[in-house]
Amino acid sequence: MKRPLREEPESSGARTTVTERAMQRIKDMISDGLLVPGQRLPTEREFAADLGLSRSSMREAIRALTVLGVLEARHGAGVYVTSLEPRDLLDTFGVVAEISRGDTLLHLVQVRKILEPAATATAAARIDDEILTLLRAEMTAMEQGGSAEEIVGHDLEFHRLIVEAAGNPVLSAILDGLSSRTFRARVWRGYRVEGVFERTFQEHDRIYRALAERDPESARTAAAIHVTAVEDWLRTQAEIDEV
Amino acid sequence: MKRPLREEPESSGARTTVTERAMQRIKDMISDGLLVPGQRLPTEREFAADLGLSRSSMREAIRALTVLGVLEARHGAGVYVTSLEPRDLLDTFGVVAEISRGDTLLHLVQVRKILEPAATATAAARIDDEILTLLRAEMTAMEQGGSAEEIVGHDLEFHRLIVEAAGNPVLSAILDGLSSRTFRARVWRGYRVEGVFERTFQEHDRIYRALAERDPESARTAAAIHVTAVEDWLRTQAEIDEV
DNA sequence: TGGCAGAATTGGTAGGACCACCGGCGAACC
DNA sequence: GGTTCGCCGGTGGTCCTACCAATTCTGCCA
Repeated sequence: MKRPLREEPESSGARTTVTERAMQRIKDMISDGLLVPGQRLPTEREFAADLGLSRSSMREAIRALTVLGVLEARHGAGVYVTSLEPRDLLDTFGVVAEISRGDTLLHLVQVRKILEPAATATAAARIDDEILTLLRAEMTAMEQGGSAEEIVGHDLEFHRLIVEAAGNPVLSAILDGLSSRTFRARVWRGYRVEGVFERTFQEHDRIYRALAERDPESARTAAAIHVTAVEDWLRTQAEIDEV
Repeated sequence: MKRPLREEPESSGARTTVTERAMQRIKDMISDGLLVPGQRLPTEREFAADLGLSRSSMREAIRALTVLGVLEARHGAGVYVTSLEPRDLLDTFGVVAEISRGDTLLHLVQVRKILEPAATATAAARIDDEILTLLRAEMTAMEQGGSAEEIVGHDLEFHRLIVEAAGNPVLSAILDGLSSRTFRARVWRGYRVEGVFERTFQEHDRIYRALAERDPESARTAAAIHVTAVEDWLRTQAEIDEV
């Protein structure tokens, strides 16, 4: 029973590491408004002393919150709170797609199959001519070809612009993460399957026309057809290589 | 180990820290199948020596991948690769909701408004009697009341069960993250608005009946109505307190 | 007045020391 | 003979110190 330095029973979750507690304290400071976007934190040495832990542990906490997109460390300048906007916080989403495989990849596309038609429909009601011009340019660039990487880049940008037009940053961030892996796969494998490229372009054209006509339901359908095609493509790829 | 330092100009992104490079190496090992779920990594000291960096930096990399749900460190036992399934990788999603506020909270619910009806519709086509029984139990428990925390817990579980029945782990993980914040807010604020509790129960009942009848479209509609109600509730809360 | 070199500041890396916890082996006990 | 318990090596967790590298500030000099 001789507990040397028993933690206070106040927070029952005493069974945790100091680094985790530090992360929680920092997150709480943000939730409570003590730390606001763009604000600079105390230096690592100072902050560690304030919270009563070593610089090493504090660094681990800061590193963890950095990869989560909450903090940003600038060498020689200090540690800052990010904008805390979805695009900062959700880029870890891409990590999931990066190391997923097998059925999980199909599940990722299936979620995209839900989100992308809805996003495209919303975009149809809000899109302006400027974005439409950009979309047209991406389509042209993609049609004219180039390296596989360039083509996929234009493909990616085409969809990104549309989703962005829907006006929901959370939605944009999620779909970015969901799509990245699929597109990366295309870079590596190319559009090997017969006629995939032509079909993709036709589908893009159909989406574009629906958007230009500000027709949400047509846009939804066109997007659904497109993502379903991507899903089918992914299935064939899964059969080709056992990974 | 021919090159102790001096990054190759090949990878233009040489402007990076050793910790980040270590994270990338580990992720690559997983992508390449050198590390599989459940496998144990070398000890921190050993692994650091292998990759040519200090234990401090290696620990930061491991800590970062731990919060991302990729690795799991067991004190005294070693570091292991997680199952790498969506529920492990996407619980960082909750962090986003945890520190978001203002418009971002609305954007979160709006994404949920897209996903949840789709998930509920899918569930209607796949759900079995066992799950329906569980849902019934949650509804009863919620109706009988208790602390705010308990009620919200049953509310949360009700939705979780439905989404799980849709059979897409990625979808489940995303919706878990999206919902957690809203429900936590409910715990704190209670169901203060007049009649919210009764209306919630009626909506749940409607969802339940649609599922029991295996009617996807009714289920979709019922879920949409429900989430929209949540969205409205959130708007009123946003007006009450300026946070 | 303006620009530039050096100093001070601050994050990044390294390495060592010690503590807390896990797991297995073997002695001790029933 | 079987079970229990304690010891001990291994491993992650924490702290510390020193030094490197990027940034920012300061103040001198032209």
